Amino acid sequence: MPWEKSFEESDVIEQAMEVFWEKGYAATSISDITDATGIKRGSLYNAFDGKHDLFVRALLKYGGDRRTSKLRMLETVDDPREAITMFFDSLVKATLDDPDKKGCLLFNTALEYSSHDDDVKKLVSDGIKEVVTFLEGQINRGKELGNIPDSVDTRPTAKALVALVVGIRVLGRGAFGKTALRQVAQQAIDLIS
Amino acid sequence: MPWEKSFEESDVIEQAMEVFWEKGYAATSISDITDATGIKRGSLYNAFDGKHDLFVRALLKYGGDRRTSKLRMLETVDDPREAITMFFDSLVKATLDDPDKKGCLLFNTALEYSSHDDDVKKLVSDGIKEVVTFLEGQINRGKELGNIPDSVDTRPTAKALVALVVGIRVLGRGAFGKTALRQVAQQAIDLIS
DNA sequence: CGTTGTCTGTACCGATCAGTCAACACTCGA
DNA sequence: TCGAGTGTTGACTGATCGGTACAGACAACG
Repeated sequence: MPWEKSFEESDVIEQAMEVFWEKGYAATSISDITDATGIKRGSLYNAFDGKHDLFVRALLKYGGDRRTSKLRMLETVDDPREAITMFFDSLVKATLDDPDKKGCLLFNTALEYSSHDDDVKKLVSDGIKEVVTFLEGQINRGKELGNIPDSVDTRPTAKALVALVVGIRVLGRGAFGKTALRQVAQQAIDLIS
Repeated sequence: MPWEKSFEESDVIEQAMEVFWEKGYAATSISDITDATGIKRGSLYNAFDGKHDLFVRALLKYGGDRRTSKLRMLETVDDPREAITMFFDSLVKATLDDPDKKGCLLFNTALEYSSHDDDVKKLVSDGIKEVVTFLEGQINRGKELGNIPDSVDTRPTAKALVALVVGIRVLGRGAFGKTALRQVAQQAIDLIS
């Protein structure tokens, strides 16, 4: 058996993800990634199919590590209204805590790139659907438990909440400060009150 | 006096704006612009300072032609609640009518580029503030006239509405269809009801 | 008609891009 | 010990990037 790789693919994907996240797909060069990872050009092309392949894998990793696991965790919260509140709180917190103001890789991609590539478009679309489904589930659960009023229309409300999520993530990159973001999050909670 | 320009600067800016709008700043090359306008490279650099200068001018033109004039028009509507409704309706309509799904240049820029350049950052920030101010004004006017309830908290609500605007524009690029966008717009109106 | 000053068109610049390739390093089974 | 097979490396490719230089086209003056 031959020589083994000197790096973990998932580590490289993680670091590549950070670069794509910060700079965007178009503005990220392979050299940026080799600089960030320390992996040489040839090794990178030996392990991956190229820039696009790396980006897709980064998106998948982002989805699994950051989004899906977070939503699964929140689904274990007893009070669904509290779960949604926690969701928005963590969103605002993540936005405020990031000194680079990178926003959310999913939405950054939705704007920069989704109109150009079908693979990526689908990943973005699925990621957003996942959030909508989570919110719909929580709203329905809340209505069953009686701490979200029946007057709340589940599907339109879930979609509006996602739109607010997008707004928070985009405006959090610079246009809105702490107070404004918290106000928006509060308005989101008001939508299910 | 010497030879005059064979093109209108504002025409070139308009066409360059379309290219930037569709492809994003980083992904747009000078060749893309010369192709789209028919202007040769040298003439373009003779008339403008370069790619960045062209982009800033395109952003300014977008702001003036599309945003500011629209908001001024809506401010002449008697019923401020109706003005906000029309604002969201036209937003959804513009999003649905665009076959290229370009979204909004302002928000596209907010995500792709605002973290890299201070001039552009300010333009984006000011553009968003303009919309917030418009919405605050209409909400206050509606409260005075009595067709928006006093229980609506002007500033947080205006900010949430802008967040929904962003959401509609971003999600309208692919993730959300006609029904979903209209539902989100309706939820926006519900926020001031 | 010639001078003057601006605009046009294109060749060209160095830098950088994504991606390739062949020489070399290394491990392991035979 | 050596060949097979994989990983690493850095030089290299052709294309394209943003931007420049300059020769020629043109119009308004004298």
